Amino acid sequence: MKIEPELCRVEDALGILVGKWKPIILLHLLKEGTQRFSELKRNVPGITQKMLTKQLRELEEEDIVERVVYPQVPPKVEYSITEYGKSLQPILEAMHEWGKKHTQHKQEKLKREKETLSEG
Amino acid sequence: MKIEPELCRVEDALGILVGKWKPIILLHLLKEGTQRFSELKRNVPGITQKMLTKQLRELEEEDIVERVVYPQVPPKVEYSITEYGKSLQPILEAMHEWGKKHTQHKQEKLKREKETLSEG
DNA sequence: CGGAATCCCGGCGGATACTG
DNA sequence: CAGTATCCGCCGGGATTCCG
Repeated sequence: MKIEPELCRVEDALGILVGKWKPIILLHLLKEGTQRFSELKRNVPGITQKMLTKQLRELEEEDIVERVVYPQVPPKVEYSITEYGKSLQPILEAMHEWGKKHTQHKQEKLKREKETLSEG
Repeated sequence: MKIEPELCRVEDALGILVGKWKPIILLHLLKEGTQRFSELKRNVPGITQKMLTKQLRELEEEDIVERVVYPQVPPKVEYSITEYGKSLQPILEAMHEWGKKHTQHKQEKLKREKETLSEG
């Protein structure tokens, strides 16, 4: 372990990803590139306008996403991942891979516990 | 981007790390190996007994840390990272590295904003 | 269309006191 | 020593309404 706990910057990265909808928003922007507000809303099932706005604003504040407003009626606003934001991709992929294994791990654990229960 | 947003497991990994004290606890256990409850409490400045217990219990539930109770008076309880838990280490290191860069990025941004302010 | 404003609730996390 | 138990404030996030 090379990380000195006193100099730990894990939280700084964690803070960027924390937020109920942030990972899925980032994934969509990474996969499909630039998207309009309404497109994102459609692609992220269950999210409200308020939360979509809020999460995007927080990501924008950290320079992870870029927001472009077209001054027209009706309004048009496009969001995209910045070059800087793309540096998060390896972390997202690593977490996704670990998450897949962990989901499997938990299922196997559950199965073992059920068997132990029926034995006892 | 290889992750299909619909099959995203990023949250599963994220959930393990989320918790005000979890990363720092994990870092200490990874760096110093097995530690007693009181040692951890000493090593994690500011944490209360309640929170240390809670965070450790949550990590234990996910098989990330192991808890060993020695039946004696006064009590002795040791915590350590499981082999399975060690698979989180690369992610922690990646987040730490990204976090360091991001801290720097934000400082430079702040500096630019200050300069722009004094110019205008 | 893309928000902002308001109201509301559950749960995280802090402080403190008690216990085997 | 290593925990529980209790009380409480704060804030993330949901539902709804209004606006340019």
